[in-house]
Amino acid sequence: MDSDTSRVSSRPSSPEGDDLFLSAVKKSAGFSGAVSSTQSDSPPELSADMRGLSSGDDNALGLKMFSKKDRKLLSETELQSIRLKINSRERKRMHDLNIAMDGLREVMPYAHGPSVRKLSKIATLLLARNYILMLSNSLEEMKRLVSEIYGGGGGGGSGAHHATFHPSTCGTLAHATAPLASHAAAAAAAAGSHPVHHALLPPTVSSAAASLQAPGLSAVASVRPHHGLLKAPSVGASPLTSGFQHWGASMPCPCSMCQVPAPHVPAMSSVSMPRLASDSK
DNA sequence: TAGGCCATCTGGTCCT
DNA sequence: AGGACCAGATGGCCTA
Repeated sequence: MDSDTSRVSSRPSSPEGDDLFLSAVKKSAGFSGAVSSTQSDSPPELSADMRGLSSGDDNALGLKMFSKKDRKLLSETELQSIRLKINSRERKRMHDLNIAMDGLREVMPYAHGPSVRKLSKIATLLLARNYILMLSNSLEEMKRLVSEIYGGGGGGGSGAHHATFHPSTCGTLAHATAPLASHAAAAAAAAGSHPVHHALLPPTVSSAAASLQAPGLSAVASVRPHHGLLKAPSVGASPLTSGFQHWGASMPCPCSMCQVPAPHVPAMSSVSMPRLASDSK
């Protein structure tokens, strides 16, 4: 069920066994991996065929939990059913992981829609990380400002300031929590880039108006280079979720809170994600 | 066509 | 013993 919304037609993440099975059968012989079964448990005979297991090839089954002796005692069908059971568990585990990943995508300030390409797993994780960092910085900044305004009176009521400045337009959750990103995105949009790519840059980058040269950008913005996260070239219309409408086009938030450069936070280095960093083709 | 991303299978290791 | 977790391998689909 990790529906790859952008690839809906082609790859149902969740077990749609029939299609896979058919393709597997086509090439049947000599294969080892990806075939599958899919359905929570495919018929043993299918599994064996698809994997090209020759009869008696119990090594292929690799059931470490059984000694060779035990394996001899088990019938082939038993071994297969065990293998299927293990496979099924693993599949379920991965599906659960994908569900969790989808849940993470849902709470990300990122476009969700049929026309928007789904974030890859790695991109989701990187963006989530940066989003958390950004929110943390925003919170710290809000605390700081509140203490300034009220003479160090403490950290409560951080939302008051903002509400005062933005009675209407700034009421969105996103703005209240992610001002820095909003500006980064606005800047990026103004520059003709895809705002989405910059919305969750590490705070350091965000404060730098999402300069394409900014360090750390390579780690995130290049996750999905310019081909973008949109299937269709409808980039003009912001693919952002409602939470980020505020940045919209032309109204940079004037409040000081939104303009305070974010504290320096170590960005995802390209070292940690070399592949992504070099992915900016 | 190459590269990216993904699902699945598989075997190994660790934990309960 | 059995399950969870992990990583490698493999092949399919999609996009540039």
